Amino acid sequence: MLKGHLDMLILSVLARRPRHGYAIIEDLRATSRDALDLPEGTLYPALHRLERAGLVAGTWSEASGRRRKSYALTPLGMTTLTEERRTWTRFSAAVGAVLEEVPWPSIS
Amino acid sequence: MLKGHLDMLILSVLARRPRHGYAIIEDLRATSRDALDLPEGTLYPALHRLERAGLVAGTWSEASGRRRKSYALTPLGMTTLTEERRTWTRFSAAVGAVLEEVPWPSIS
DNA sequence: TCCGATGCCTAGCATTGCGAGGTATGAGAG
DNA sequence: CTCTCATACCTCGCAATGCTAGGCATCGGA
Repeated sequence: MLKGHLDMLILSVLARRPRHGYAIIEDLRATSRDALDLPEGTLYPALHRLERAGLVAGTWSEASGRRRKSYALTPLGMTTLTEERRTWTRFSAAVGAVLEEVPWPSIS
Repeated sequence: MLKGHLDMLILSVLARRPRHGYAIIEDLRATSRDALDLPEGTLYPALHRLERAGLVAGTWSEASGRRRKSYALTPLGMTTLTEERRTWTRFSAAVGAVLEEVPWPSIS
């Protein structure tokens, strides 16, 4: 489970450059070295959500007989990403602080 | 939202020493320096879930007129915690890797 | 010709966190 | 004495979320 951090990850990928859905999956898999592998049933609804919310803008195109919908970050998407990044940093630091208190054998 | 990492956090607190519900909230708030502040409506159902799953064991006690239910980690809870910790480490590293690729102004 | 990769989609489920409400006791303020 | 706050537990029901499982279509290579 990606548990609510999904949006941030998608926005992060799109912040680098616009991409279509399928490519987002591959990009995420690559930059995370296979740790993050989104099912399509997860990604596409999420993209639609983000589009409805105005965080990304999708445009259809046709490349070699295949229809693609490319998504780009909107200004609102950018500010949202920045904010979510801040939240993530705080959150992961807090979790880290809690975990550090845990005694052996949890250090692994 | 704690998004699925809730169990790990609760188990982490209990790994240090058994605690009753209310104390878990305070403990978490303290070790995270106020970053993590669980609502009771979040914690108690979670504890019941964990108890049903056999990850923690609850025992009632009476201290100065107040009934308390103290929870302790079971062996299964300990192994689960270790596993979830590993998952968290991998996950947060992966997210970190993705975020690092994001261009300005997300470096903040 | 047929399969796998590309590329998109939806319906419906199960889980989860949380807000809102409820109960009861003890301590301290006024 | 009363009232409020902190302690300490609980449940109901909502809203969101991620995912499984299905579906459709095209292209390239075996």
